[in-house]
Amino acid sequence: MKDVREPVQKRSIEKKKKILDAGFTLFCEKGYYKTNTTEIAKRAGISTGALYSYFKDKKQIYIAAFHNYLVNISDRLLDKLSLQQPFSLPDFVESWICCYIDLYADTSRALAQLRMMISEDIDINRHFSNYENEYFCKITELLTKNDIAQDDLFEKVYTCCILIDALRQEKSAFSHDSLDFDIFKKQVKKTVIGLLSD
Amino acid sequence: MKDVREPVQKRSIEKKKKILDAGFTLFCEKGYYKTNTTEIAKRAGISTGALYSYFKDKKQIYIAAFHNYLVNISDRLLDKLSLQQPFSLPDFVESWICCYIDLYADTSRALAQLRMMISEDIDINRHFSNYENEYFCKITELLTKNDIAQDDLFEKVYTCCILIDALRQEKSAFSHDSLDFDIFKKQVKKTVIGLLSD
Amino acid sequence: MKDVREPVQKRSIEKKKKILDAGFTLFCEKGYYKTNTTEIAKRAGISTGALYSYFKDKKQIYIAAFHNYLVNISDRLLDKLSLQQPFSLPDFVESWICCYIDLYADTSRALAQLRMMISEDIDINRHFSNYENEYFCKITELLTKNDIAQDDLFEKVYTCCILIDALRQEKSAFSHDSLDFDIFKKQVKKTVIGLLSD
Amino acid sequence: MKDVREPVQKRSIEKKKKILDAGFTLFCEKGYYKTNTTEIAKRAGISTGALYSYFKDKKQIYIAAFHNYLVNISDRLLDKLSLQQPFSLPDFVESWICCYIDLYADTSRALAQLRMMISEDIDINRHFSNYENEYFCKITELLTKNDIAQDDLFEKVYTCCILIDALRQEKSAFSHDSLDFDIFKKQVKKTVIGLLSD
DNA sequence: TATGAATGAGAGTTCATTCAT
DNA sequence: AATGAATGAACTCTCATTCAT
Repeated sequence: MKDVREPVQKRSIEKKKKILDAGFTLFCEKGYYKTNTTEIAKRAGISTGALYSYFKDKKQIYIAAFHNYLVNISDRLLDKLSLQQPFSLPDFVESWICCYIDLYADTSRALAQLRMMISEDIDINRHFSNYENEYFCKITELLTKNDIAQDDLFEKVYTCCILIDALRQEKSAFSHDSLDFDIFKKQVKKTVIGLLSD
Repeated sequence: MKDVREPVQKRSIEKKKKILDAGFTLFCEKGYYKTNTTEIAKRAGISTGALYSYFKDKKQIYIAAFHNYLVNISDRLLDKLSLQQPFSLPDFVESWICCYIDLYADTSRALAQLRMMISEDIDINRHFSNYENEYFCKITELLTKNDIAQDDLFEKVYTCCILIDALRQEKSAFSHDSLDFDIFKKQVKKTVIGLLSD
Repeated sequence: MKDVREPVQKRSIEKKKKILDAGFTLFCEKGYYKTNTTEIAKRAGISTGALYSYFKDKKQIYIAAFHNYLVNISDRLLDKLSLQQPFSLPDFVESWICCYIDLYADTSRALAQLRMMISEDIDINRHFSNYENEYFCKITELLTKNDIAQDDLFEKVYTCCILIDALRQEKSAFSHDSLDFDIFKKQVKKTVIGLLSD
Repeated sequence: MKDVREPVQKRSIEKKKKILDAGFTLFCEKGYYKTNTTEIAKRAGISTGALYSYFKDKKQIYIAAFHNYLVNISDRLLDKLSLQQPFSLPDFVESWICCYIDLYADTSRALAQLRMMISEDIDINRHFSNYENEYFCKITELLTKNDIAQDDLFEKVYTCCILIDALRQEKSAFSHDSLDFDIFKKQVKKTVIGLLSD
């Protein structure tokens, strides 16, 4: 039996989506361990049995829900960043930062959980280990296309991603009292531009 | 009843320490949710009943164990960094990076979990929310003492901490295949020095 | 509604046969309780709904499948034993033993299960209680026809059947390490001949 | 963790015994698959949790309960058979048959189930595969001590055991209408004596 | 004070059967 | 007549916490 059923009929596809939505919402609200399958099924408006005909187990729901979410977000981010014409590095970085923060605004906690799940569970690890790499590569490509080609670009992009993600965290959940967000943002922006222009 | 008993007698203090050691080890190995209190008690060499006379519940063990650990590590880090005389920024940064990575080498997974626990649980959040702030402040002070005093130093230090922590992560657990660690480290070091020297 | 539908159309008859074959195979492989109806339907190449239009429930499939099997086997056994002309008791017994063991070779486990099901479930008990009787009677008749007529022949035949079935068990599944099969067989044969020749 | 806890304290030993008694009764009444752990715990007068602190899982309860039962019965049988002094083969056989039937009188169904479980489950198989052998050996020894020493005695004893067990079955559960129990018994006795006196 | 057996609600998952399509 | 998605009660097993000893 497969881990996840791939429905073809419209109604089934909708139902699977409902499970994923319900799961994603609950996993974000309460975390993986405090969310139970009965609750996911109830919120999705189906029976527990039906839930298990779409997904082999709770873990597969988690994986599929976060997979969808991440793909969706990063597609939207990359779409927006690709549109920038003519290309200007400062504008690009400003866009990148703002879009990134906006897109992940509501799910900061969920991302912390995902990071833990990735480190705790071998299946989840396997599923998501390549995901981030792809995102870094796509950003790198985008920059190369726009003539930002340098030595060690991949590592530089990675460093930028780390900083922008720190901004997101600071913005949405773990704000540190003594930290001034706008100053922090200004610095991140400056550092990112610095990294990518030399 | 208090959440955590503060023992005065020597034997009690030892017992409490044993619980914290056992708990820390298990939480690191298997994560909070897959560790059970019976196992902690067994590994600590005491009864479950005794365990509950020292800590109100499982969560308090988690908090106390990680509190001790983090205080211990950051004290050791700050001690080492304070020793540097005469002060040279490049040496300081090199030290900082190496000590930080070394000290957290064995508990990378545990930190990912802690971050999740902080975002998931209100009590844990309250306990640890100020912890990072203090660490940033102490580093900032140390730099100020050594005449690295600038505008927005706190935000700069924060940015540096983010980058160094990213290095730790890359080193110990979530390594990205396409990323060259040494190049990444070189860039982080350069960026950190850049931030702190202007 | 009847427990089992008796189809008239050719296609229906084939479908019913497919269900019984699939059921029999699975019941033998995994036992009654570990076989589920969905799996039977899938292996039979029909829908679960269709399955339930042929059989009232899972138990009826079990009964019908094993009924067919047992009738088939004992018919084949009796056919073979009837052919022996001219009749010689030692040859008859040798044939009986060999055919019996051969015919049941693949389904030794299934017979243990059937025996349990008969003792556990009232419906199954009712269905099969007369089955063995008929087999004993037919053997008895066959012997009578060939002038092996004595007092208490039915009881003697029963005793022989027990011994031959013990041989089958020993041969195929529950072999006892310390037991020499050939010696055991020799003894059974001798005993059976002894019983039937008075 | 061990499969079965070996309690030392009196109260624990009693509790374990209660679980085994409850389990044995229910397994005999309803069979392994239709008996649930909650019911066993309830009948034993304890919580489900407590049950699982004595036995790793349902299967271990089954194994332990039937193990105890079989050992108990065969010990009692062998004790009785050992007492016979002076030894007389016909008396010995008469004793054997009567004791055997009496001792197993109430649990005929349970034995059919056990046989199925042995063939269906690898752990149960392992546990009980040696059990029968030991029983055959002890009977063989007993006969040897009393000067019934012949070629192929083990195989002969086995044959006798099969026949006596068939008597038990006939007596207690699967009675065949056309079979006269007393005649059948007379024949078994005669055959057994014949086998053992050569 | 210390023990560790006991609790029992609640977890994830299965599956015989039904019924809208 | 045929489908197979859906049901939901029932299953086995876990574990934070308590409390009689």
